[in-house]
Amino acid sequence: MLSKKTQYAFHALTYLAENQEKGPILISEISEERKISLKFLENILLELKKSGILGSKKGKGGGYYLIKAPEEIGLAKIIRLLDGPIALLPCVSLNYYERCENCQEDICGLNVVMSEVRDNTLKVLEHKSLKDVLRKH
Amino acid sequence: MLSKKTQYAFHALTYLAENQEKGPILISEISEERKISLKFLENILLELKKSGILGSKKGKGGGYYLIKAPEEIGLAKIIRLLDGPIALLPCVSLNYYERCENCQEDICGLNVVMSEVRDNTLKVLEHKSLKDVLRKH
DNA sequence: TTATTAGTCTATAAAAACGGTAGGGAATAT
DNA sequence: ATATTCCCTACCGTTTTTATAGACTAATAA
Repeated sequence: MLSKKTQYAFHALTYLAENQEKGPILISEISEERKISLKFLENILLELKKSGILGSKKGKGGGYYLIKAPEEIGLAKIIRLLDGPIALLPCVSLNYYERCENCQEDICGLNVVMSEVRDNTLKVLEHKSLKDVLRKH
Repeated sequence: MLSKKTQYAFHALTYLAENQEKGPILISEISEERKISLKFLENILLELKKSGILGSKKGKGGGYYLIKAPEEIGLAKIIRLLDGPIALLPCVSLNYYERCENCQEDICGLNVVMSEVRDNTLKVLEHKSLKDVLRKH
């Protein structure tokens, strides 16, 4: 399951996308609108900024804003950023690969199946963007 | 990612499947062969027994054994048993559904995408069995 | 019937992850 | 200068994960 952190990130990002025309948005506004603890949200937005998904502006009239268009922000990237690997096993992770102890990959059948699961998952997550996840009005 | 518990369960189950003809297998044998802490493995096997996947026999000549044929033991069931939900969000889980707080499902775009991810994952996990995961010799 | 073998059960505990909080610092607009 | 707003570091409490310990019960063989 996705952590609260990632779920909150999606909430915040969709809010920013839906209000892009308003310019920089206050953390506190997102916090209130989407019912997320202010200080926790601060950390999340900062993390998203550091990895180049968001921009920010300090002082009056400041806030956070999307740097790229919603359709250019892939869901897989956001999940990996906040939650780590998408794969179900370290030995089939594309971005966080680790060798399994006590298990030879060349004869391990789990490896094959879990690679297939990973591919099926990524087929969705890598081709869907923030735009696909906005509120339907 | 799958927990160690679930990973160990797969190790143990495949070992049992690969040595089915030997009759009941000792916990200690599985523990040694697959390098799993004995006492931890005990708990896992007991859990698998309680949910009807394994049988056991006490005393000399005892041990654990598969109750059903490997091809009848689905991977999704094992994962759900030890790890809980397969879905990425509670609100799209088939077996562990929970309503999302602060989020109306009918207008939530995440809901739609994550349902799709779930379906793609289950397409693999529900149609593959223990047999598909045995060591390739 | 007794010793041995093996699974069963309950409790405990260390370590890591999760979810959140506190409080000052730094930049910016006015 | 000062109010505003994000930036940064550290910390904290709870839950989950990953085990470990030890006593107990059941089956079997001799």
